[in-house]
Amino acid sequence: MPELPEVETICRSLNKEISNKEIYQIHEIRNHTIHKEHEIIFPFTITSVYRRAKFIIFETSQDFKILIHLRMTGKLIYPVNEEDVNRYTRAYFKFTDGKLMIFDDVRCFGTIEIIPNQLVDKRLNLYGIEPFSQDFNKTQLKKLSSHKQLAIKQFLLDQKMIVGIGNIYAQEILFRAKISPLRSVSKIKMKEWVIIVQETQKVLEEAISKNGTSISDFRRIDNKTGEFQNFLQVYSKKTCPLCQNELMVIRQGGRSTRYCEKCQK
DNA sequence: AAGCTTTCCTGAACGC
DNA sequence: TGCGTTCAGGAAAGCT
Repeated sequence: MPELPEVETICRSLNKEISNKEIYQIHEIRNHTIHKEHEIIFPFTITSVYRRAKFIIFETSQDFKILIHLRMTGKLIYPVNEEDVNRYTRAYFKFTDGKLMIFDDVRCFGTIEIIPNQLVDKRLNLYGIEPFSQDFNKTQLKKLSSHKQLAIKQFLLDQKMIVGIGNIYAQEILFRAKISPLRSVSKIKMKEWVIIVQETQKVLEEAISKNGTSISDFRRIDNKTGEFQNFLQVYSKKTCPLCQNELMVIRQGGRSTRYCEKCQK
């Protein structure tokens, strides 16, 4: 499931590969994949590719941007041939140089949004703090969480608060910070927020350097897996890497959480 | 209004 | 063996 490091990995590769390339066709294979809020005049050029929250954003030579969200099983693969179009391909992009990029998505949760430039900020303002921004600090986090009645794990997953963290990294961050996922977020101390900030940035940075985590579906644009799954400490593990105790498995907000009762307080 | 639950979807894994 | 059930989960909508 693509979270910040996986989306960042894709954006960096795509920015290198398709910046300044011209698209002459976008084809939607499955209805409801593309949400079009602006007309496109073909061809147009992709001027850059960047990330905000878990969105892959194509900046274009025209007055719109393309926002792609992979949700859980979405993939963008480039370059491919016509025969790579498969039963899970929901849309594809054709470049004037003959190259093809496919958007595959087994579970059909992913979306492609064509949004006029003037509405992009409004669309993205729904989302919270970027973990690598100045605003991601103990003071802001304390302020956002002080009157909230929910567990720290669920706070970390809330994209309106902090962006980019999903179920894998939320568990890894709390394990590294030695904080129980069940702790009420309003009771996290300043000292602990400092650790959460540090561990969040560290784990996301490490994961980006390993090209993301491929647990099941995530693939880089060349269809290769990332490597950070080899460095996970609690996600989908049975025992604690520190004390060898059996990890607890609980459900929070419909999501599974693993943690060590002994090491995380 | 905040914080729950449900919904979308389909393949894999599980249980009888 | 095979069929039915459960699970996985990001984010938005619906509900209390």
